[in-house]
Amino acid sequence: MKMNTDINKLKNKIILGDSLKELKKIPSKSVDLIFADPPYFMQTGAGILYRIDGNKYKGVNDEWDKFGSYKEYDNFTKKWLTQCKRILKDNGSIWVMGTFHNIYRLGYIIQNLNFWVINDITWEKTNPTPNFRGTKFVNSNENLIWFVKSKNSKFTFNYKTMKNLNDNKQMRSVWKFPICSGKERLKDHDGNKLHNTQKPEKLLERIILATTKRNDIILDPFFGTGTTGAVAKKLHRNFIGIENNIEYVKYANERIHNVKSIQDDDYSLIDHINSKFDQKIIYPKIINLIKENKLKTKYLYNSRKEKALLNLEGKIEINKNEYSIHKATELFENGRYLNGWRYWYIKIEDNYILIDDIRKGINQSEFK
Amino acid sequence: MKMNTDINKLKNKIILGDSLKELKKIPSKSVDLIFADPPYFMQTGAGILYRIDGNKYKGVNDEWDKFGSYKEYDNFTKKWLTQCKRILKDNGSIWVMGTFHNIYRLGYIIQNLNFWVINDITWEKTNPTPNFRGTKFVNSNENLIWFVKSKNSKFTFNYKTMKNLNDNKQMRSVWKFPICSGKERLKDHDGNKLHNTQKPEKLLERIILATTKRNDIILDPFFGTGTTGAVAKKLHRNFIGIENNIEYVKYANERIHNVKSIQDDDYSLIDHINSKFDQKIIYPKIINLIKENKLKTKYLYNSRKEKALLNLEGKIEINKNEYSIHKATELFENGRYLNGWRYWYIKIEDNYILIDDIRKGINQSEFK
DNA sequence: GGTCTCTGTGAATCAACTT
DNA sequence: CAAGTTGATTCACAGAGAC
Repeated sequence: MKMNTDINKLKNKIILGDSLKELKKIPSKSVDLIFADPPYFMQTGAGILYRIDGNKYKGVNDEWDKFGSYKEYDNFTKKWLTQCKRILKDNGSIWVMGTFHNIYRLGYIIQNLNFWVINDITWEKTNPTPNFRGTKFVNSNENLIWFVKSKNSKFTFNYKTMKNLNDNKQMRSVWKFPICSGKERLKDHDGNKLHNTQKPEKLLERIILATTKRNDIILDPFFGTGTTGAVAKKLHRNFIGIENNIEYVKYANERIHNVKSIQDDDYSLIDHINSKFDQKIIYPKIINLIKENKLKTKYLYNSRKEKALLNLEGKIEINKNEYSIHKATELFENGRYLNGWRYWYIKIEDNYILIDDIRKGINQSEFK
Repeated sequence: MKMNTDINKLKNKIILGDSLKELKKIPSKSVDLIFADPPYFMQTGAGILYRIDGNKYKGVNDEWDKFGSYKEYDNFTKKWLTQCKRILKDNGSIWVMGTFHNIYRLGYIIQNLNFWVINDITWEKTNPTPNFRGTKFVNSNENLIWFVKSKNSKFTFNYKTMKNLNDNKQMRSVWKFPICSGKERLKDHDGNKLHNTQKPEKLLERIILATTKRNDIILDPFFGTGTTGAVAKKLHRNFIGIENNIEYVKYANERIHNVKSIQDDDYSLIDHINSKFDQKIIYPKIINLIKENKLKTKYLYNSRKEKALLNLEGKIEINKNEYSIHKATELFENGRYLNGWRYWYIKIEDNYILIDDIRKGINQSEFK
């Protein structure tokens, strides 16, 4: 088996072939994100693995045991996840998705392979298929697992981007939106749906925006009709897809070809917000205002109007020692560590103004 | 070890002792439902997590949640689940719950023990603990698995009860409601929370209403402060609890002692609705009386004489949204779901008449 | 008594960098 | 590598207290 030594040659290509076989050819520590929507195990009684869309998955035909073909599915899962661990960069992330049929197999094996789980996400479908016979609760969710290579991984999480996309509140682990339908849903030449389980682009958008940076490489070993590739291109990321079904590959290539990457302006609004206002810039700015004698004070005050000497390095001086504005709270509050931004005030003409408010004012007036 | 041969002697008692040891004493095929909220094996870091105001966050750091390894946790899980399989009646149901820390272990083992999964449920918390440091998505869900002894089990599912509780639409697999807090949350003598992970009664209510019949026996091997017992008593079911912590047992006994079972009238409305009479017939009849101008009102009133607009579909309109008479009580009673029939009044010439009484009148005069 | 403000808190695998 | 330093970070409720 020939190893591709240059990951760049695979960028933005769909590899036609068996997932496991092709994974083995990809260089180690070469991709930033892996998204995997693997075939799931349907107990057909015949011991055959099926994709969730009912197509046969070829390449596994082994023993049976007391666990039935769960064991077969587990072995398959271990193999491709082991390859993924090799291929992923040390600080990269992996996402897998599934339903109760397979998600426990996935999660169990992920944990046994010493991956480190960051979040479990519930995708709540707004328009699930009803339960026609009224025998159980409507299956209205699918589950995702976001995990990394080790506990010490420094993975990407675009916290502010997510917060911004959620009405300026922290994004949560339950995501609610519709299944893929309408124009987004690919049709074959007869007008029938091309793929039974095409994922909504919105799902991939959120995953990619949350856990990758611009120009990152995203691998999808079960590429299907190429939702991952389409969204990656749209958001200025690179993709690598592996797919065994030649018809899917054909449609996926055409689909991705037609995708337009978003404009830089739009892009900055959803993505760059993380780095736009670097708080570290703000504090020296306050100090400069003091230096330039625009804020006529040398002291910070707490709510009891106790004062502390502020030096031109932005430090609080107490008994000839320097402290950060945060650390200094410990000395004024009997060892209680508080956020200095919300503790200290500056006195301006008999008015006491929280330095956090000043910071925000600067942020608005001078950095936009 | 002595086996209790008569399950009736255990009914509505809390057994003080080790879960696994006590499970072994319970007769085979003797209970209708098992609800298990086992330790989650959280593996929190050694550090202290501070809130932004400098206070420490007090999470779960209990001895009962500590295990040496996944292997140890898995062995523990296999043992108690194996006992549960023996104890459960052939057509009984089991519910377990957890988070990503343990739910994959549970699901994997459940499937390996040849249980049959019916649904995976996501409990979406409306008010989860935020992520204090902005490091990942807010963990706002817990996961439940509902499963039975075999594929051929004829388990109880009160389909219409569930539908009725969900505005006459099929109940789905994502359940949204708050964590346990306020008066419901048990406090110790110092006013601190008694148990770090007390579950909301609403959660148990839904499980018990969905998957048991009146007078069924419900076993909870990790009884804690007795939420399962309290709700069982309230809904005219029997419970058996096992709990190792003597303080929890003391509080749980007192708690359950104070629970009043709901009145038969209310009970019939939430539970027997499956068969007693079809609400669809009765309710339109009231609407017709309004349409025909025999009931001269467009409003329903609660006992505080707050009014709600009733439209001709029989729905209550609030801010352009439609609600069932039951669902609307949540908005008037701070999230408390009540039986709308016994909550809303119609005003007739300065007299307020409960709509349930009107319904019964119709029922007697026109439908008998 | 009603309304507003302030405070407390919940199953958490919760940082990054320098010395 | 361990210890110390700097600095970034929260939402929905309930309940108490103020006005």
